[in-house]
Amino acid sequence: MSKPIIKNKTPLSRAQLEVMEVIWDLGEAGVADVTTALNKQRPIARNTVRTLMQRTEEKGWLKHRVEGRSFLYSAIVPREESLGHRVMDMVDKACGGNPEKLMMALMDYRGLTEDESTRIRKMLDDAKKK
Amino acid sequence: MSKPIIKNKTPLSRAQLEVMEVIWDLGEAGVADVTTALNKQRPIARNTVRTLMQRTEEKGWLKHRVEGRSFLYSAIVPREESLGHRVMDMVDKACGGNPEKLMMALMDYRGLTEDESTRIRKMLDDAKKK
DNA sequence: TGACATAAACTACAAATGTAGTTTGTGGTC
DNA sequence: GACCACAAACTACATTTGTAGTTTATGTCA
Repeated sequence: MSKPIIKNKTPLSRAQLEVMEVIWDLGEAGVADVTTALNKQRPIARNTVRTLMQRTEEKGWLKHRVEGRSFLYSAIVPREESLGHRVMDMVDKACGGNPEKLMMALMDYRGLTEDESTRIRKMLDDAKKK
Repeated sequence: MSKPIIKNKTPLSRAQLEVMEVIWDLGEAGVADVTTALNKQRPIARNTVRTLMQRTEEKGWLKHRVEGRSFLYSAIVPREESLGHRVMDMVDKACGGNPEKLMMALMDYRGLTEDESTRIRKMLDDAKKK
């Protein structure tokens, strides 16, 4: 338990979150890297990505340092924290505070393999034990 | 398993999703009902809600029927389906396809009570059994 | 029957978002 | 030294979103 409980960062738009996902994957990345990564999913111009990253930085989710003549961006907010908040939010808003409903949605819509199911059970056991 | 696999509905904005949550809670509701419900969370004008509901309907998430001189809105997309898609999406985009990470985020950030944990484990067991 | 209340319809508008072109600086290349 | 490529900076703009006022129609109550 006990999490870095907070952050009232302005929420990200969809495109901005896409950018964050790439940065979280790459660790530290320049505009070109992010553009390349995003282009594997959909066509998007370098300048567009530039703007997105700038705005995401203004919202306090990214920071950058200067490396030679380019910027290298990295995440300020860790992925786990963002994920944690979003999951909590879904439990609150869409599951009436009941986490079983979230699990149910996961099992129903995506399904779990034997392995995944086993590992999750183990996680629950371990947590309980402790 | 086997879900109504579908729907390429245009995605909802935050405010529009708020509206959907209320409708999902209430079942069928008029503008006034939704306004009242939303006002328990934040101040928002009736006309604003009206507009939101109209746009949400245009996107294909709501339908309405005329009852006397008012509209009664109801959801076209079931809550579970929307939830399912959103959960899958998070697993894909933010968890690299690994559902354990989602569970981990849930346990870490929100935490589970003994009971919740027990019930979830049971759900997993039952699913495996079948 | 006239004043009200109420609901939908129409209109408005600033801010945010998605998208990208143009300009400028600057370090290599011929 | 002229030119090119690339990165950042600046600018642009249509669309969507959040928010709500104004107008119109209509049932209701005194």
